[in-house]
Amino acid sequence: MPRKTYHHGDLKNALIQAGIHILAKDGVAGLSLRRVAGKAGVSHAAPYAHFTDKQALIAAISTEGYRRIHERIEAAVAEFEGDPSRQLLEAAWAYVDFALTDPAHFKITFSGVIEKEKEHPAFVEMSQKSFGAVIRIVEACQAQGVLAAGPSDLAAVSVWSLVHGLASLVLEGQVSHSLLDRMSVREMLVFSLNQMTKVPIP
Amino acid sequence: MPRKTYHHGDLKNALIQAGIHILAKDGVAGLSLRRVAGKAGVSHAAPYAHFTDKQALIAAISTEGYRRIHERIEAAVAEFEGDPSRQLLEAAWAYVDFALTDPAHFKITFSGVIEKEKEHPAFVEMSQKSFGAVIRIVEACQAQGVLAAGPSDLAAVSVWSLVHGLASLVLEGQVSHSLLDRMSVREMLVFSLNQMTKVPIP
DNA sequence: TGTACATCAGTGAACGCGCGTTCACTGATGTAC
DNA sequence: TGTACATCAGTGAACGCGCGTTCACTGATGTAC
Repeated sequence: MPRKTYHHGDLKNALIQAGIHILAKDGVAGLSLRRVAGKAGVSHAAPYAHFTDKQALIAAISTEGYRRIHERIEAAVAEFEGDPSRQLLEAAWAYVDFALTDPAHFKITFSGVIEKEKEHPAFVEMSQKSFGAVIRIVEACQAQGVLAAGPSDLAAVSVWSLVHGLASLVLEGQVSHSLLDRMSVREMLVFSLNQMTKVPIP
Repeated sequence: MPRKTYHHGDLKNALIQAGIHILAKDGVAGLSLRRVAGKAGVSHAAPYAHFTDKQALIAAISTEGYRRIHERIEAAVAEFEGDPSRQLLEAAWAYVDFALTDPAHFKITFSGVIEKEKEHPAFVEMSQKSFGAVIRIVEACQAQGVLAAGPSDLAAVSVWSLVHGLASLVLEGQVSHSLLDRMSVREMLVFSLNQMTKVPIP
């Protein structure tokens, strides 16, 4: 990817996108600063003008992952305003679908950032936003009796665990073929959510 | 770790254990064949007498991880024979506790084996055994009305997702401090399982 | 029991590789006057 | 509008490192007779 101008113009974002593409193609093991720079059409030292080190780039890629997840969840909430159980289902599906579509990006989002709190506040902020969205969905479900009453942040962790676990197990190849042959991941998600809800959801 | 004899005697297992220790100390990134060999008190080429390549050692470490999980689950089942909901809780806790005690070993168990089916049948066998144990617990719970009726392998995936997800989120630092300050992970697990069960469990 | 010999499980040197990071540099851009 | 200059965002050579893997080798062990 050669450039025309000496200056790139938007290298920081280009590096993040390049990193995401490399993750999609070769997984976490394939992600090196040098390859990312090459993919962005820039010399291997150029990234240091925008990221202090490799960890900082990984943190940016993780933050972007969380941003996309958050975006998808909010889209689901907006689309099914007034229908909490549908919001729950579609937000959950958005999450699982992201994981299955871009497995390495999903994985690095949840395991790539080591020193969360101090070092990478943008990542923490994005993760809190997402969790906040889950809490609001859960509260709406509780208000309608779709989910049992109880502390909403705790219930949100339960729901999130269920959804995150299903996504993880499927993408790690842990769900048996006999099950995958019988039904889609979305159907498994619907079944699983129904194990938790007091009222059947579609 | 020097030896007295020229031959090690049980190097294959020693390498697996050494790998597990390195994982515990320095995580997945710290796991190299050379360090594992060094830790086992052997030259860096010695592992090749027992493993065809690094992947094979990782597969063995993963298989051992699954073996430990299975062992713990079966122990919980045996200890609370005749009390399905307690079996469910304690097996789930055994799982989460293993994840929190040995995070890197847990992680590599679920993401380290790439070519599962063909290449590493021992791993697949161990994972199927564990899933079988979960299915039996779920069936016992269904028989007593603790869990809703339904295909037991599907319900097992739901339960497993919930437990696996909770373990993953906690060890990746995704559960908020405000929640972790208020209660233990075991209490979160109990709460979460109770979201799924028809009858409260302890 | 003793000996010859095949097999096995280690050793240590060597290979090539890609990596993260640093550094002196240079081309491009923006700003003050 | 033109020019001097500071700042910025890249370049490319160089560094040292640890890695996975191969290979000719050797010390130890087991077995047949």
